[in-house]
Amino acid sequence: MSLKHGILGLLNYGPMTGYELNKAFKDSLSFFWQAQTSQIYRELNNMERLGWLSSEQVIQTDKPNKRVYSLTEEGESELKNWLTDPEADVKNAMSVRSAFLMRVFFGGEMGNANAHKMLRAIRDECIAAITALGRVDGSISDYGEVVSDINKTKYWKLTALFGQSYYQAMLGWAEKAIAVSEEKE
Amino acid sequence: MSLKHGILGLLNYGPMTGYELNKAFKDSLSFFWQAQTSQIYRELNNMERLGWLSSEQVIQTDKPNKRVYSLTEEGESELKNWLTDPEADVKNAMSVRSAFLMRVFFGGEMGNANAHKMLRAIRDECIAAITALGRVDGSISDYGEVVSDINKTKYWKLTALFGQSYYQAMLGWAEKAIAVSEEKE
DNA sequence: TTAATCATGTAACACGTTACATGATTGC
DNA sequence: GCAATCATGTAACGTGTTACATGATTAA
Repeated sequence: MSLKHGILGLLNYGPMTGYELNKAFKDSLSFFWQAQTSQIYRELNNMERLGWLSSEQVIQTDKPNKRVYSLTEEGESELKNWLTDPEADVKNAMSVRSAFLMRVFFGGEMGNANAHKMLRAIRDECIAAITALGRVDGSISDYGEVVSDINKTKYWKLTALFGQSYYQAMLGWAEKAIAVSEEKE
Repeated sequence: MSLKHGILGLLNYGPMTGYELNKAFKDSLSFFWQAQTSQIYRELNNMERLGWLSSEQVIQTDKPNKRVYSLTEEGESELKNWLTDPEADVKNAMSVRSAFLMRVFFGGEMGNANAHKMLRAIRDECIAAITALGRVDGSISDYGEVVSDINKTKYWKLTALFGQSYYQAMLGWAEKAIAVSEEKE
């Protein structure tokens, strides 16, 4: 259910079109939740049907027409409920789903040279990801000036910090894994 | 595509029924890939249609009948190809999708007391997960005696080690996040 | 001036989740 | 002997992914 609530959260900052939401999603939430353009449009329809959103068509002559969405009161209270739900299943929300660990698991079937190659690719990606995330903090601060709410950027930065810890841990693991995969068989 | 390949990987150890595969999945792969019973049965059908598997019905009188699946040659080579594919998109396979970070991101909207409560729940789950994973190594060794292939258990253990690093990093992050959420506003 | 890409979406299909079904078997 | 659960699945629906459509605008 996170896609719906991600959209609610973004629209809570102000009305937007599907196109703008898509960009906002990519700029902010996509580090920990990837959504396709098509998914966003579909969810907007569903959510309007649920009464969480209202929309209005804007005719444009220079560009294709567009449809601007805003939260209804139901939408706002749905967002608040989701955020503060004491029954929220934290454990389940934390679970890992990782395609690359599936390959690691069967590493014994691919020959050590291949396993080794894969692990080095993982290590390299970790390094790239850490570098990329190093720049996020600054760009959140920039955005924060617009939003001008320190309480928001505080939590935004925590998600970026999570990313750094995550890839740092993965990097450490990858180095160890490379060493293990090199042990005489 | 990891579900199909997880099934291929398990069937590579020997023929099994859907039911047995389901258990094997839960015992080994479910830490990093959760699959529902119904998904496994559906995929078995699909994979048989693809020619990756063959199956044979076994009539039982004491229990419901069952259908035993085995890899075909196409299935085996599909598995090998997937494992050794040099084009495999490591970066994409590493990406995070985390419902709880979505909630953290919008933490500013839920009031600090709620945010704080959520972060403590996360910390507690990390501790529980680390404790649980502490036991995995031993159970892999047990299983390893059956499989009696040190090269396999080596990679199995690496995935468990990943889990430990992951939850350890998340624990560290959660402690920091709790501190941040307590800062005077 | 034509190829790329931006801006705005839609459609079809693959995959994941939840709920249900039915006959043993085991524990109290 | 009755309730729980094991053993074997099926059906319906919700979410994610891939591919396509169409008219500006920009870069070579």
